[in-house]
Amino acid sequence: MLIAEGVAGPEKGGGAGAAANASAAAGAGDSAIEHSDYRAKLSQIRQIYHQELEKYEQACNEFTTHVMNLLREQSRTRPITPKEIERMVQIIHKKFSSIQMQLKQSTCEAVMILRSRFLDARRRRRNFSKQASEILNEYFYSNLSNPYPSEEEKEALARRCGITINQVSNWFGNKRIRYKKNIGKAQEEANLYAAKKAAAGASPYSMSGTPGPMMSPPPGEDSMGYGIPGMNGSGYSGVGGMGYDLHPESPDV
DNA sequence: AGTCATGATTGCTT
DNA sequence: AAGCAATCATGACT
Repeated sequence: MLIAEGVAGPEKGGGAGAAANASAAAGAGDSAIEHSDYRAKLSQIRQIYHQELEKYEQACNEFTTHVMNLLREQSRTRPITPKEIERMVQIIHKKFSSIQMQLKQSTCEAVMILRSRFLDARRRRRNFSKQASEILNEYFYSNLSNPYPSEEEKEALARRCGITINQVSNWFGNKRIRYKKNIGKAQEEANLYAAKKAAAGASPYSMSGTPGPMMSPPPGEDSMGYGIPGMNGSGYSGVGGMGYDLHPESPDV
């Protein structure tokens, strides 16, 4: 277990390898920040583990020599066989190795806790920053008739929000279903963002440094009859049928 | 403590 | 493979 996590076993550059791993994961694009954080904590555990291990080893050696000295002193008054000395040393080593086992065990526990904290994403759930939600909502309500960002758009949104593409997908999945479930309540929010969009100008969600969207331009709130193949193809009957449409005037505001 | 909001996961459908 | 629906688990607010 410890070896598998890189805690025990060869030192392998004292965390440099772990850092390289973390950056490699960052390049892969999934969970860069969490992963590097996890790695950092892990290497911290490893550091402590090795420190303690060394300390125990040192103490063991010191104690052994101390006992040897005592035995030597005693050998003046009574005969002491080498066998006896060896046995003594063995006993000491046994004791210390059992202490080291305990250290290993507690380190193992620490790693387990770390894993459960970091690897179980539900546990580490954090709300997105206000800015990130703003960006996502802006996109969502600006594209209410087709709130399905392409891979490229997802990536762009992820970058802007400082989250992963997966998180963007999750967010849109949740948003779509929750919007649909409670259109009445979401209407307020929709109007709010519609107003915000109108105030901000043409495209508040388009970013500065990236190539323009290769999708069709954002349609009007309730524009129908768009021949978007992706939409017609899916189970969703688009705006008219299922209601991602935003009616201009809400019934109760 | 209770409740709601919300991000993530799971299982199923298309 | 992507998305939906249900559900879990946590955070924030009361």
